[in-house]
Amino acid sequence: MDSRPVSIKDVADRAGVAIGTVSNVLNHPARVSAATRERVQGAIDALGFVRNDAARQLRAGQSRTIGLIVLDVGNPFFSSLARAAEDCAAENGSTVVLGDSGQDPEREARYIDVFEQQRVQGMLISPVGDVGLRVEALRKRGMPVVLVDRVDPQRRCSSVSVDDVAGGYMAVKHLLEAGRRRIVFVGTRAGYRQVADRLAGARQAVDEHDGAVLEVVEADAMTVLAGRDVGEAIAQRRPGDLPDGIFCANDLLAIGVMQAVLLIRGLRIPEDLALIGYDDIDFSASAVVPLTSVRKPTELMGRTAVELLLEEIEGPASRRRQVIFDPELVERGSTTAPIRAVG
Amino acid sequence: MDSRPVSIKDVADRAGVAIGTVSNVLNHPARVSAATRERVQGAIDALGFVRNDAARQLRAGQSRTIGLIVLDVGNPFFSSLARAAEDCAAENGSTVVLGDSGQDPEREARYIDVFEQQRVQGMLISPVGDVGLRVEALRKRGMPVVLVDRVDPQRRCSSVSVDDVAGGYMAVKHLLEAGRRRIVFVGTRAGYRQVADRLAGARQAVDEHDGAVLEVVEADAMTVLAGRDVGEAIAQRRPGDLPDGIFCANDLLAIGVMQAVLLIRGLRIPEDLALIGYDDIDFSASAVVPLTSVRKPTELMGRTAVELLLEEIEGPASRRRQVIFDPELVERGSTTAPIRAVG
DNA sequence: ACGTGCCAATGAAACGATTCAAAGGCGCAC
DNA sequence: GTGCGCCTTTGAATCGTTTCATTGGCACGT
Repeated sequence: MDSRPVSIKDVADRAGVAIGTVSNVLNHPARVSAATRERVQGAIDALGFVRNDAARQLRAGQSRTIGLIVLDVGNPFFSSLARAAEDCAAENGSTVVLGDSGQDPEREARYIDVFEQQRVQGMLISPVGDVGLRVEALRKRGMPVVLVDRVDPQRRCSSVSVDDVAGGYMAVKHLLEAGRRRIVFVGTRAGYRQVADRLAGARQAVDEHDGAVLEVVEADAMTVLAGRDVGEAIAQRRPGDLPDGIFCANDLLAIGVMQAVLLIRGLRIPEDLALIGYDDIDFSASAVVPLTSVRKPTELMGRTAVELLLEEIEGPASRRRQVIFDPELVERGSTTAPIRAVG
Repeated sequence: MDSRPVSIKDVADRAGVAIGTVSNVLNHPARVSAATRERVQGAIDALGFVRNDAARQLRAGQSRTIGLIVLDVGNPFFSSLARAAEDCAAENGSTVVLGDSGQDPEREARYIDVFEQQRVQGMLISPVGDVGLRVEALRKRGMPVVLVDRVDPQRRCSSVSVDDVAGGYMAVKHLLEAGRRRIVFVGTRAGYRQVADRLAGARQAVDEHDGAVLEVVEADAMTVLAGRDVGEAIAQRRPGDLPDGIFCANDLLAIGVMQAVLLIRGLRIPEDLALIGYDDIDFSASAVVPLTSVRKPTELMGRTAVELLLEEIEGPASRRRQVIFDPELVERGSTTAPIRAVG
């Protein structure tokens, strides 16, 4: 029945031409006369020929795929970045294949190996933990690599990332411009660099503003539940001790705070208390009071990562570049009085 | 400098052995004496040799990768399914590479082409729209395919999916068992098969129960906002017309309903009104009142899909199987009175 | 009629691995 | 000392494609 896959030779035989001619139809149609081209195409269709990419690549020495390894495909940041990267790659005749490391160094290593063995054109990696030896070894063997959402402190490879200090700054600046003065930052003790950066930016904004004060509150985790605990504690303060603006290190915390503040004290948001989150997760727009947030320019990052990679593929001599984007503020009802209060 | 990639021949030369010996070290270490093996391994490490998968595959005629094409990597269902599939594949010595069709038939087609050209062992596909000609063509050429989250009505290939009728049934059954009788189903007019199935299950449960009534309410979309509109309308009814249990076709609708119901009328959930959603999205557990929901057995589906595929790869003669899973009920505070009311 | 160009098509070499039949080396038994 | 068998290693064939130097054929100008 279904003996073995159809090869270019089978096509050549059926069309009554040489192997090379079939190859030309596939790769340089202009070199082949219209009649022959049609005949060959007919044979291809009739036989259901599919080019063997392994052989093509072996001969050509180059593939047309880019490997993308992310920390968590479930994270909207990465999935949307992947989408953008795919689009950009497609425009350049390449295809992105995705590997999910799930924050597991072993899985990351496995994908790196697989992709390297497949001789992908290059890789986009959001590395687990430190930019490891693995990446350095890759680069040494001439594999183009661009880091995503992380910079290489040693500038060995290009990268795209986001300036979280700027993000923290713009969040708090926004609160200050809305007339808030008693600002609370909700973060975690755990030493996430990103949280620390956001706090640094927040502090900077407060320092620049006479009469503004910043208080730092630590949550147990970066979750809605932890945010709710923080919110309860804050909502139970005496009126004089209440802040008038809260900046949370991520949206989950902010949503938790919102739930507690609205339900326990019946405070009004944003009138009594302005609230701002970070990351702009899908749900933020649908919170009871739509949440103002700070968003990474995901699509831009995905496209830029692919562009940097292609740049390096085409001109390996090109200088490594660290592209750092500013995030953008997404204003919603939790900091801006709505036209009509929802609900 | 970095002339061209290191080949097996370079390794052989450096180690002073034949090419075949290096290949044996890689693939059949037992056939090689310990001394030689070490010497070859040393050369591999020194040169940074990475096997060229294209050549290997060309000769072997088979790869060790499985292609997975999903509708949306951002959707937690798919990302978690992908994770499980990867794990299962890894246990069997294969690797999953992911393609995101983003519901776009063109992108789907492109990934199918790329994967077929790469001669993946097989594909797992959650197809866009109908199970197209594409899949049939694939199968005709001997490519193993397993459908994910959709059955093939013509039984041409195996599939894993979920029984949404059963899901709807168990959701409403749960409400009935909690003593609710005036049930509202919130869905959409748009003819999603899945929504229709859930409603069918709901109806079945109500029909089996004397004295229970089911009312169907149509939302404009499957979003939080649309749910909020529905919730407002329901909350403003006269007390006698209020339902005591609401089953929403997905969690977003349910969360919208919850927001409206809690805020406008100050109804208590679940005391006055029990509420149940569908899909068990991440956020449901963190809603103001944690939302009872119906969950697909994602991990199980991912693993099963890979197993079906491997089965077919090993024994192409094996019968196609349509595996249909029952979803599971996740009970939370929105239908079960909590020990301590939150907030 | 003959040379000149040009376009189309050919066929063999090459890519880098795996595989397998055959050769080589060594020890052991007779 | 010779033969046998086993284990290790070798080297050539092979996979399916691309590439490129070469050939074949045809029209045109002289």
